[in-house]
Amino acid sequence: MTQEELFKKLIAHSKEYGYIFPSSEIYDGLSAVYDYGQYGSELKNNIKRYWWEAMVRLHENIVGIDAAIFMHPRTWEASGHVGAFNDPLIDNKDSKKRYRADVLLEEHIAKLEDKINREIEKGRKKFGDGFDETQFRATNPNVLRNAEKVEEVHTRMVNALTNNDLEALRQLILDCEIVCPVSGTRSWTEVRQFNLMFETKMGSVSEDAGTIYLRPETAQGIFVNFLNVQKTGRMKIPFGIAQIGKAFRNEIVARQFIFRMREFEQMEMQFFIRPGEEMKWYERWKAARMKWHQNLGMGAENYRYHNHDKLAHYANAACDIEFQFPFGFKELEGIHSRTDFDLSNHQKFSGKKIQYFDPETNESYVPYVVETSVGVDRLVLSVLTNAYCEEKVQKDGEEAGERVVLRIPPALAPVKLAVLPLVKKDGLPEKARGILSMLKLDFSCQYDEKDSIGKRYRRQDAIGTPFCVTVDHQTLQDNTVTIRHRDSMEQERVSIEKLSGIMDAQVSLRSLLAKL
RNA sequence: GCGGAAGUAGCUCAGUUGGUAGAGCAUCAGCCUUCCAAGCUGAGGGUCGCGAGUUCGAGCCUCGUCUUCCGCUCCA
Repeated sequence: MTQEELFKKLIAHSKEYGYIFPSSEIYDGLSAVYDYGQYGSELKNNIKRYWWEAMVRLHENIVGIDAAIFMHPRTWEASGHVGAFNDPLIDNKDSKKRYRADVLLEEHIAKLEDKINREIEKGRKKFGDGFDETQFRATNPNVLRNAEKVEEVHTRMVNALTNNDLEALRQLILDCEIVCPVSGTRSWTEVRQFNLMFETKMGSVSEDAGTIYLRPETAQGIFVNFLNVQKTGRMKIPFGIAQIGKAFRNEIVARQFIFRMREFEQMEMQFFIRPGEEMKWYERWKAARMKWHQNLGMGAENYRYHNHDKLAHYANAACDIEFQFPFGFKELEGIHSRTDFDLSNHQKFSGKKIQYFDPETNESYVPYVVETSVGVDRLVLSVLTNAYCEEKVQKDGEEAGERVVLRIPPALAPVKLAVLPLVKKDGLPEKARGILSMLKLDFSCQYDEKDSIGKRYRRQDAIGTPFCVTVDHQTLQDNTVTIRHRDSMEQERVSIEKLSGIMDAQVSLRSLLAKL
């Protein structure tokens, strides 16, 4: 089975067994939006809890907040999203390639400047030592013509961009006779503005309503609250602020199931530090976050770092932790050294002083920031793709059919155990219900008495339940049950009073956190 | 957003030259009682993605539209 087939099967399995559904499916769905079902939401909650406990509860100097999705519009000017997330794009109808309109024009200008330079070189060769470049520029007709063009194109482009005049931008591309580098033709579509931020209106009276955005990242909710948290929490640098929450991006193309959705959830921690110490903390968090991922036991070889060569406008160092998905190694988490870009800009745009007085150095400064930001939905996908497994089943040493099993790390599994009476009579159901009522106080449990025991095991395999507790006739005599293990399909007999302790050691979050 | 392919029951699919929709599995109820699916009986479930058009008649033909997948493209 190819990776692609496996991925398709996983998507079908996720829907069939209540993990992930297309959003508003009865209305044919909504592109790149998905809902988590009864098991998916449990899995997702477990992942979020694992992160929160590891990042917030186990660190004295990290606290968590929950900032609103709506933020003051100026936030996004300060963060750079209003400028950088707005690109005018144009398609070539023949090659089907898409370009940024301003980039096409800048390349055109660069070509014209090349022509000028070549002309000057010719002049230099011709006149030798007596060559006067200023004089040449002012008199040579070829140079003059091209310099005029550069001036004109540049002016028109800047005007069009500042006035947001998309039609003028297109006309300029046509006037320059710019061709597509691939098809060599000039059949261009309209220029369209792509804004990756979702807009909505605040204020119910439409004429008074102002445009606000659904946040494209959760980080800014932390930065704008820096002073609030630092002061009220008496936080001393270095310290971190963590947050889990939804973010929204109007992606041009959102695909690959829940890998890239328009509405997604991030788990972020911004760590505030003394300027100059950012590389130390960057390396430290890089290692710590990798350890957190690998601690899930899904195979260290499935993770790798990917260092960014091209840095975003706010960063002076950045890397991703990538996971091997069926469609290749892709980003799971980003670790960025954001410098003081965000806090300084908020200081500038808000006019409020955002600084920290360091009692050790007796200095005031804008703290530097190292960010760890992981996509919850991508984590869910990594767990599911890693867990999905079709395998042959042996019975009496012979092959006896197939099973589909989700090998989800037990601490993350939506259902921890199922309590099953071997048969639906002789008082076994009553005994099983008694055990269930005891275990369900601590663990997410299921009870099932329908169909043969083998069929019930398969049903639990399909949703990834790590353990099945089976009540048989012997249970009535000596108060022992069998525990059937999901991955090995092996069984062991234990007494009922030991059940709770055994389960706790295997499926609790504590068992995972202890290994960090 | 462009190109290609697809959409029939919860899932996998069948459905002839256009003639009022089927199977297996799954689900539910009952019987049977057995530690690794597929024993017996019965039941529920579909305006064939949606909307127009052609036709006496459309799951099937035409157009539009939505969604998904693949390839481009984009990606803080």
